Amino acid sequence: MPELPEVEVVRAGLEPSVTGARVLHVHVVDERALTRHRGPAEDFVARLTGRTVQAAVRRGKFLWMPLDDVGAGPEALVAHLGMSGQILLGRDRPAARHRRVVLAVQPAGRTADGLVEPPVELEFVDQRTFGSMAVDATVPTVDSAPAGHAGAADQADPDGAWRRRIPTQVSHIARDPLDPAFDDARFVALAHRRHSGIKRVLLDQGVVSGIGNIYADESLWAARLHHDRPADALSRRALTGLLDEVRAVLRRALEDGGTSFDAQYVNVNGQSGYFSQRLAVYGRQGQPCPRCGATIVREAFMNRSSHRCPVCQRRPRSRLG
DNA sequence: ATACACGCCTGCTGGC
DNA sequence: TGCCAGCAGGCGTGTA
Repeated sequence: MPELPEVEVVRAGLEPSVTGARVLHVHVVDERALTRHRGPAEDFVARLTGRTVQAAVRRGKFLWMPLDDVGAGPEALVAHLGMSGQILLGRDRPAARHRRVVLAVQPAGRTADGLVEPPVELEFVDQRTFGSMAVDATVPTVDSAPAGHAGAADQADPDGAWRRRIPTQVSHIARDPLDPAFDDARFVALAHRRHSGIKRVLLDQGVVSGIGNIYADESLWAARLHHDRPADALSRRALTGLLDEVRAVLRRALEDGGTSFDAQYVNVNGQSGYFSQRLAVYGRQGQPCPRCGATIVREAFMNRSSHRCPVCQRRPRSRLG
């Protein structure tokens, strides 16, 4: 479930079950799911088993769970869903077809009767294995702000030691546009340094994170910008206006539980979101633009595709190579 | 520094 | 019916 809204749905679903939970057992079904982990599968299992998860944090499309410090330095369990990853929670559920890693965790909470909750299985499922997990060291954030979105912990535990630390392999990822510490001026400055199409800039996770092909196309349509408009020629006002549209699109998608075209993109309970019904251009080639009625087109772009309204989003005069 | 191609995988769809 | 090309929501690396 790739883009920000879908990853946030997963993060929010994990939060209640994993916060304070202890990892009882780790089973690596397919080692290809550990390509982000620096070390063999046994090392991953050894580092994770017995640890306590402190929170579920997200920046852009990266998800991580800070672990209690057992003396080897602060670490976190990092997960990236890639193109087809899912994280499912459950008890005694039949094994999913493409399960790659399974964690048995002991939740910290009690049932309504005050009883200890039974262990929960956390399954990392990934058809195409572009996603992966890792146990990674964390480092302080460069701007000293909280590293990412942590849900209820943002209020409940704002000063936790884990709060301002980020996994090493996520440290090059820019903040996402829904992050209170996102720096609009920095975004404008970086965009003005790029003589490339604005869509490339939106997709560059080092400039702004969380946006993938769907939400890039939707945001550009909302802002009436063609994807090849050179970023360095866009006014500051156009760029901040685009950021506003990006935020609006991401927030609406979050309200709808994310975008699902099929069973690949689901929350921790295996359920789909509904934002696909509200898409204006993505996947709607041949259908009318919701704003002007012109026919939506699909074009090749960066080994994938772009969708746009040919009237609302006119091609710039000089195309970029 | 930036821009681009490519590899990493599985599964589905559409055309022949 | 079978086969094959093309396509799918992402990231990291290597090369110019």
